Amino acid sequence: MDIHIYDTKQRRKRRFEPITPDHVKIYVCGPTVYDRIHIGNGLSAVVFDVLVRVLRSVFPNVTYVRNITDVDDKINARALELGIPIHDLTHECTVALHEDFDALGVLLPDVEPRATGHIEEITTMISSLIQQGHAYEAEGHVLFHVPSDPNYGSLTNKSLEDLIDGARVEVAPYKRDPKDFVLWKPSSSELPGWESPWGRGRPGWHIECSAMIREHLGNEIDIHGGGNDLAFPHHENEMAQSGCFTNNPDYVKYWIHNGMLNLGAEKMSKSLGNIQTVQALLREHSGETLRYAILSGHYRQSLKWDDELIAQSERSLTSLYQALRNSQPLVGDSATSEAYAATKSVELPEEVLVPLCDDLNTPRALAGMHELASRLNLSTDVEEATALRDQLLGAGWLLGLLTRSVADFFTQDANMAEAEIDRLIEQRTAAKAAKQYDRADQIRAELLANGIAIEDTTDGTIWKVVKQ
RNA sequence: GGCUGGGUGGCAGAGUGGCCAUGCUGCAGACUGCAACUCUGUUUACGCCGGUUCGAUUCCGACCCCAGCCUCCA
Repeated sequence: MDIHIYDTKQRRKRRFEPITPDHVKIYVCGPTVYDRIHIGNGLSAVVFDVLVRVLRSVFPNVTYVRNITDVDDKINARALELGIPIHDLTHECTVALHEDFDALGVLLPDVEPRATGHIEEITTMISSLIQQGHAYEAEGHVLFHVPSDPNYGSLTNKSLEDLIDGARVEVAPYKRDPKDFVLWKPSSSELPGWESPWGRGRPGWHIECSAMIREHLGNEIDIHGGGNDLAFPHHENEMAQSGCFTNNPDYVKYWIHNGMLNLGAEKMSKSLGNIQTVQALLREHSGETLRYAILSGHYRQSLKWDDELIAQSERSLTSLYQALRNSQPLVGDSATSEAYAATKSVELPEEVLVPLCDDLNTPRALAGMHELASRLNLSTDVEEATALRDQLLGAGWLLGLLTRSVADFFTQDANMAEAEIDRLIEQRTAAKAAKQYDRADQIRAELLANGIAIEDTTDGTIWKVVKQ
């Protein structure tokens, strides 16, 4: 199966051919840990999680590295504000990050490197860039000299003239060129710092990724991902550093950027303050519903995030589970998509895999899942229904959905004890048999008042929890 | 101003030179004691103006709007 992905640098969809077919290498920029992540951060994690799942289903060996930025001036400021040690803050936020990602069904990467664990690699690269004439020391800082890189701007299609000098960049007096950016900066004694040839200091933002990519994946990688707000300046600068270091500006074969999540017409961002944390959303909705909502739009498009989207996603997801549930009398209890992954009982369904391989078209993939669900609902043949059920679970595995058992999905968190529910259902069944419909309806209403909805099937009456 | 990406039916959101996206919602029908679930059907959809074409939502050109990046940001 060919995979095509949109490459930011070449601004076109390209067929994905790994540098070495037996080992795909992908690096994604994770968040800076100084607060709870918001759902926009979650979107990025989910998107690349699906990409990695798809890659793994096509290629035998994929190494996925997703970093954590744990040295940053915003972290320092936040720790000061809270009056706690910097390390405590980054540690707490990292634990919280893992909780939130896990709730969204995001699998752990193979390696999750931290900036603070790679200071030596960082200083090594900086020294080399100085030696090669791409960087210089000035007043305790080390700066990358942008005009020294003939390829600068080629990722985001900017000419040096376009970057209006001094317009919005900090013009420090020690900069040779206003576009020059920091590789290393001095730390006062109360700030985190490491000894270096240029004195005690800390790395600039961009160099950590260059160093961690090299350390964990080597000088060349297949895919580098992140939010499209990172394309400039972060990835452009990183490309300048790594490209100049190895003298290979194409050290990343494919650049992939996800679109932003919008609240109303505006991007959700910490600086605008219009954020919804994953933690807060999880109080009202399942992580799986949030994940469905994220996947309901194409990853490169901006996604309008609102209550209606979540509500629609919840209903759509329920209809998929409903198909599994409806098939149970015929094919037995359904496993979860994770159980499918363990057995791989059937081939992954084309109506889902094909759109995913076409630049991660998750809306079409979801349409494919609904198509399978619809056919499953119509099927009366055990063999066919079993295959459809397994295909649906396989699709769920690819998208990170259908992770709960049918029983968990429909009957968890009931307000009534199951024995009590069963007792009432028995009474209703008896009432129905005696044609005492007023009594039957009365019992049904009583259950519904407690958030329990009833469905009569040819195999008897079943129930599910509904939101009240 | 420069560089990206958009404007699709009640809502969300794919996609294509002529044929059903899909989901949710509404309406009608089947099933049901009635419901629920499921199934079936269903509402002049493609920003505006030109052009190419037998035919354009899809290609080309102009225009109008929207968002993102150019400063930290997924």
